[in-house]
Amino acid sequence: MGYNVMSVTCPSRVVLHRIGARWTVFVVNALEHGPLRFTALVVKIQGVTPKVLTETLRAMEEDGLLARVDYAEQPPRVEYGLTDLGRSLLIPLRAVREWAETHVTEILEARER
Amino acid sequence: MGYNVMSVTCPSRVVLHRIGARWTVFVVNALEHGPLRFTALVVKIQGVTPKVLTETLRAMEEDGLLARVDYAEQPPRVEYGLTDLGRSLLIPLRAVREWAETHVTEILEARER
DNA sequence: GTAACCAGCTACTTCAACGTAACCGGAGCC
DNA sequence: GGCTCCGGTTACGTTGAAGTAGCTGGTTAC
Repeated sequence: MGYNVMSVTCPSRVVLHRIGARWTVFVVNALEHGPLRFTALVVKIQGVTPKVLTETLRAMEEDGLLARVDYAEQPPRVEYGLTDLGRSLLIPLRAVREWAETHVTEILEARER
Repeated sequence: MGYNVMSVTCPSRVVLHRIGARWTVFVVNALEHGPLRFTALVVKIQGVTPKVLTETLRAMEEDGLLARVDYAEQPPRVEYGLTDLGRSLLIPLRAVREWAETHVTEILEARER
């Protein structure tokens, strides 16, 4: 450990920022049960555009969360899968997703008032 | 349950968006051990400006994560504390924070390449 | 021949989040 | 009178993430 998130200089903030990025959570969850192709991801993660998905995937690849495998075939086949690091992220993110799904009604109720 | 985060119409997305907001995670973690005053929060959460903190607190209050108690004294005393709902969010967020603190070096190493 | 599929890329635009700086009113302190 | 503390507010400017639209090039299916 040795890091304190409350400090401005803490590198964990950068990491949290990446995790907080709009689509990272969805990509990780979508790849939970194994690698998927680009188009499959676009279909599965409703609402994401190809451009933004590409950006998200590139960023996650750069952070070592994702492995991109290009089979160099015709027609193109590219698969995206989680690395060990990415898979380890599944655990905390699953907790967050479950919390969101469980408490969403309470929050929507609170907003009504 | 009954919700699927991958659906565009899923309200959990709104919730995830709020959680993903830059400072929500920090506020929740900062209030882990009990209520704090506005100035104390500004000091504890390094890098946050009064304006943005106000916005974050208002939003969290609206979502029922936070309770704002104004003691109507002079000089003003206002305390912010987590509600039961906010406290329940601590559990998944703590997991995320711990993941970030544990794996930050791996990510920074991956970025070097 | 033409139409769709795959995995994107590029240029352009939009918009909300975030940050900066200054200010407020009442109280107390010196 | 002037300064600080408290809990903000307001106006303004910036930025970067996200969205829109159209294109590519090779391949297979109709």
